[in-house]
Amino acid sequence: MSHQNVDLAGLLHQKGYRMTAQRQMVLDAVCEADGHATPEEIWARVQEKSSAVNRATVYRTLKFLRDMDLVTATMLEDGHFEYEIAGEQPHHHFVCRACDVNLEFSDEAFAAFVKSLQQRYGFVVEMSHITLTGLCPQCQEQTKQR
Amino acid sequence: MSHQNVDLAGLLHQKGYRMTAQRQMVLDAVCEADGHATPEEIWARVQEKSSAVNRATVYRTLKFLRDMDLVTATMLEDGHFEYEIAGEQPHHHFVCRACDVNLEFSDEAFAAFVKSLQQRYGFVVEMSHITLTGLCPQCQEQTKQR
DNA sequence: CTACATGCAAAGAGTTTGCATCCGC
DNA sequence: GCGGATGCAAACTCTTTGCATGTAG
Repeated sequence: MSHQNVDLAGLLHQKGYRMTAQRQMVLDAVCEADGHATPEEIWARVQEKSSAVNRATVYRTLKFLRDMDLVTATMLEDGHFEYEIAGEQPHHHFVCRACDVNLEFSDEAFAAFVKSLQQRYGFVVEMSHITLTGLCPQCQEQTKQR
Repeated sequence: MSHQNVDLAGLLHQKGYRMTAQRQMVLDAVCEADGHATPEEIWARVQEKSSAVNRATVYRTLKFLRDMDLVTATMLEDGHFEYEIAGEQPHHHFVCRACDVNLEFSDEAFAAFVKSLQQRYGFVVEMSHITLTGLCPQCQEQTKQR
């Protein structure tokens, strides 16, 4: 969302990289995913536009865009990556283990947690994005009923 | 540590499973790892005792022991598993991105975080063990010096 | 025209699975 | 002896890499 503003070409040129159609398509695909997307989902989305784009290019480009701070990568509990557009309000995700619903929550609670750790132990947590798992409200209800 | 107390054979029998040398060796290996260990490390440790034990058996046994609540599995940021003995004081881990030092921190701060999320969003986080990354105090110092 | 970027295919790590054999109970 | 557990090898997924070719600047 709202990456239209990003002058990708100019930004890359500044840093000495080149603008290519693939990079634009991958960035667009991450945006359209609206939330998070796995490399595979992004690849599928890119293929709709240009079926010649290679998987490896998508992986390489995602890492590249991450280095450019245009997207962020998250390692899920199941060991898979998810990417999303960077620069939004800091927030985190919660995945329900029962229904797989994906909820967002603001950074406030996590920031407080990080701060308490810093005060108590001295280490600075540098994770801008975390994903927690558990039971969502709906599935908690269903569990009770059984 | 302190798994010697665990009556593995009896526990398995109660649940209708069998006691085998492999299961004992894997459990021992996780204990000896004293902290965390990857499946590969555990496999190597088991092999020292009995070189005939298969990788697949180690993987299967680790999952099995996790289902028995004897060990816990954690997905690291780099996408690899780590196992450790369950039943200790709940705690979490912090890995320094610079020096890879592995620090523990108590569950108190995390529990407070989880509680605040539950109150605010309704979902119940069920992760008994998390791993955070960032900079440890020492590496923070070194970064300043540069 | 000169690097950087891509496509292709192949490798690679980590993990899982099918199936015959083995062995705990 | 029965059925769960193991060994073996092969498959599987996700991701990375080497190299020739293509293309942006």
